[in-house]
Amino acid sequence: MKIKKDIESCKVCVYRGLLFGELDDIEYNLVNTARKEVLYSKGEVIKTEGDEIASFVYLRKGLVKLYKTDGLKKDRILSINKPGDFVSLLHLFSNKHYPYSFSALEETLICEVDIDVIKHLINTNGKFALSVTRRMGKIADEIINTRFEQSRLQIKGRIASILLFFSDQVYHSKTFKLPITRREMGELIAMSTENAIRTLSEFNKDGIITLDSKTITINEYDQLKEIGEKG
Amino acid sequence: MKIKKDIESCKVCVYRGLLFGELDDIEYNLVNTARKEVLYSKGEVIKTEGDEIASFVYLRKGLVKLYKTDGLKKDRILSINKPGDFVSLLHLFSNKHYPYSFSALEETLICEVDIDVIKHLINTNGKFALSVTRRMGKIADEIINTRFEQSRLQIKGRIASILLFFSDQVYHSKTFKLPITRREMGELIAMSTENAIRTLSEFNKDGIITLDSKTITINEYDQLKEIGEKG
DNA sequence: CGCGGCTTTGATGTTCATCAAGTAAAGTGG
DNA sequence: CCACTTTACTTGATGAACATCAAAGCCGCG
Repeated sequence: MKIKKDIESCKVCVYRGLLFGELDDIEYNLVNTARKEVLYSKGEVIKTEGDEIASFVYLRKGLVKLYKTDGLKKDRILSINKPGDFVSLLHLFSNKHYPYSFSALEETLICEVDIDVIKHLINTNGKFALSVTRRMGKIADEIINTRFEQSRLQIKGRIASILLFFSDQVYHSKTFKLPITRREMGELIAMSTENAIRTLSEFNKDGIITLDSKTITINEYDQLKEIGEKG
Repeated sequence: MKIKKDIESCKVCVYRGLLFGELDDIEYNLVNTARKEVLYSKGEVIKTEGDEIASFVYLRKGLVKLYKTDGLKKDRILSINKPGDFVSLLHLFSNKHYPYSFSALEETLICEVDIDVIKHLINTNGKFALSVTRRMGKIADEIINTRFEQSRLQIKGRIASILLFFSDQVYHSKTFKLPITRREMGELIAMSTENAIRTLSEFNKDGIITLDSKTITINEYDQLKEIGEKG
């Protein structure tokens, strides 16, 4: 973990429009002075379940997993967040403590803004407040939908939808390096590691994907999509 | 469905503090004039998936189920809402159309407030805006947590946690009349009707509960609680 | 009073977890 | 840099959990 010094203004941030589009110059300044950028290397834990929620956390580069630890070694992954995702927004106003942990799957850069600044802006800028509620709804909708859909699918469908998630939404390529282990794959879909492996092998054998340890190539995109929707 | 005429002011509503605590008299008036109360009888569909979200819907009396229909006859229930729940709040600002249907499980009274009034209040009353974000976070947290917990449990644990939900959070009694069919029970926990029945029968045989068609009595509360947490 | 939906139980097969055992890869301390 | 240890990956075998199919009783309602 390393706090960056030479940070750029939110005004030139590519993700600015997602949430901060309604702020004027003075308000941008407020955010910028209350803001820090922090760099985490692969594997580092960013927040631990139970930590106080003191800031708005926002993912600039990299990839993080949100997870809960279940006593011993049985983690379960709630979701995977990519650049542009507002990691803590959904719980920022309702929870005093993080209901999950999150850690970096790759080298990850986050922005942190003090929670009081966000609350002040909601209190004083109605348009900003509205865009916060809009964004919260979208985040909730996405998590709930994903979980709901997964509960309907069998293992092949679940694995397929994860591969499509990485291909479509994270790497925008049919070939990518899987950023999670096979075990984490199981934790993400609530299935055993062994069966996650078996399913990947099967897709490989059937020619739907090509496996080279961590590198995955999707050969039959349409077929994988159908498995992810109906299987 | 029947629109009530003699409606009382939000100011004397028992649920007022949950969301509208920050409004002044003029603002209350605004809500009251934009508000209607609608009564639905058991079984009536209140909103259908795809309907426009034009109002803030809020449950005063009764019980509703939120569900998605899956082509033929395979519904899946997302959650069950009880008095005091803000049915549409989570999606009010982000979705133009309902991503699910909801219908009355008992005779149900809802309040509907035009969406533009709510947006106007968020825009002009910062404290109200903050309480909306707080409430949205709580709603999301509850849904996500419930789904996440359920995904970890086997059928016995899932059935147990539903029975505890009705006993603790809806009827506040160890004896209650189950408001859903066995089939809906299956739809709620993503299991087959037959296995939902079998599990209830098993609890009955073991003396944990007493079954009399729709009427359920919880005899061994602590044991059921343990099954709901660890099973 | 008969039809359709709800409920129930049993039998059968599928899907998946678990156990076991071994190989490969990656980190760790001397 | 190598021996050592741990973690990740893989495959097969077995059994548990659950879905599905089938058949029949029940109950409310037109």
